[in-house]
Amino acid sequence: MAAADEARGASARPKRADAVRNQQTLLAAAAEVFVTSGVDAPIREIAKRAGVGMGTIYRHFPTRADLVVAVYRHQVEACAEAGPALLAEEESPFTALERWVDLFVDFLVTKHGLADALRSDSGGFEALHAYFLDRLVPVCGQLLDAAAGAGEARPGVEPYELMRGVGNLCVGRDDDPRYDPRRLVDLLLRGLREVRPSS
Amino acid sequence: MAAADEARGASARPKRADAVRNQQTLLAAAAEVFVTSGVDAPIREIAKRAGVGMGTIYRHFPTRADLVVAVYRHQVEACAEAGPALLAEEESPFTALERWVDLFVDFLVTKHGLADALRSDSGGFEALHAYFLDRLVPVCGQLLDAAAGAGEARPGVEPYELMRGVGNLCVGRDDDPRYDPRRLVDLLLRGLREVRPSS
DNA sequence: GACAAAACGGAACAGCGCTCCGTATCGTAA
DNA sequence: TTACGATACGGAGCGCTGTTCCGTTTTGTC
Repeated sequence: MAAADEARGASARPKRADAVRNQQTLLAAAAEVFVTSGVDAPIREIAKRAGVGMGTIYRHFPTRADLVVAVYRHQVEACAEAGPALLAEEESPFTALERWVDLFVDFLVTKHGLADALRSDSGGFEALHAYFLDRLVPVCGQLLDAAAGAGEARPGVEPYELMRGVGNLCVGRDDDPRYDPRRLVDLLLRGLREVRPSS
Repeated sequence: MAAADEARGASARPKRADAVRNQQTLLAAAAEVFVTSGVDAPIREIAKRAGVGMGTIYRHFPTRADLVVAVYRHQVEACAEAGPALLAEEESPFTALERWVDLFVDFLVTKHGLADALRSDSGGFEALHAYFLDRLVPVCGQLLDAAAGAGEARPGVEPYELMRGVGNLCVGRDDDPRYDPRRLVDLLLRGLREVRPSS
């Protein structure tokens, strides 16, 4: 898949060169702005940084979620693909699950405000929630099923709630030394772990 | 402590009757609006409901947090006071901790958007975060210490991070049938529990 | 009843998301 | 090369926020 196709969406018919260029410029500008101002940075700020008008942003990315998804698509895909890989290479399914959750947490905590946006119920972020979940919940489910099947995880825990729980633990200021999301996620996973019957 | 004193703050010198009346009216109006529109409802909406101008709100409650704290002060106090009581009446410290966390979760999930506001890093909610923490972290610490001391909880978990973890698990839409904060909090507490040595 | 202090109300300003349409640019066919 | 329709662009404008500020009203007191 060529970069231009990917940025534009493969099924759309070829568009003008300036449009493709602007889309690329916007993605780059948005990525930069997200780092400093978070994913809920003012649209005008992104437009200014990219040197385009606001109309251009809304034409290419009708909702904020579209822009955020486009910026982070690669990393979400990488996370999704890491699931089966970990399951294959780790010695136990639960270890694979732990390492995959680690990956997910790393992703969230390094993106200022992304976890907050994920759980947001306004601001055009609903589609973001949906995309992350559509892509990652099945992967999480696979790992969870494997762990439960091996008797390493408590049965009855849904992938969706685990994902949201982990995501929720990552919200909030990331520069507070008193709160490390990873420690809480560890606790959560410890609670998920099923002690294997000694038989 | 008389109601008027309490609403005004006991250390302030006596103020005009209309000011006291408006403060009461505002508290009642805010409580009503919070139920329907959440704690981040527009100031104008609260002012309108109370039949006062916006200036009046800002004069009595300079920040949004001041208003929210005033509305929920009683319930926070009740929650704080329930800690030692539970520790005294429950058979084990960990059970007391569990029941206290339940109380806290109940409080959060029944207040639309309160958990979200608590972890917010903008919108004048910082003081809200501070108040909740100042009041509840010591209580949580007491329960946690008791449980750890009895060998029922893993040592090394800070009250602050537990409170924030539980609070974080409660953020987000409360009408999503796929996600029940209580289930995740259960998992978290299960991870916190230390299996008592069989000796 | 008069007067100063206290409190009130809402106009006004700034920042935001989002829309809409006149204008500029691009691709193509003559 | 030029001309022209399709496509994309830019930003003014609208509505909704939070917050401030000051002319006006109400209150308590003498």
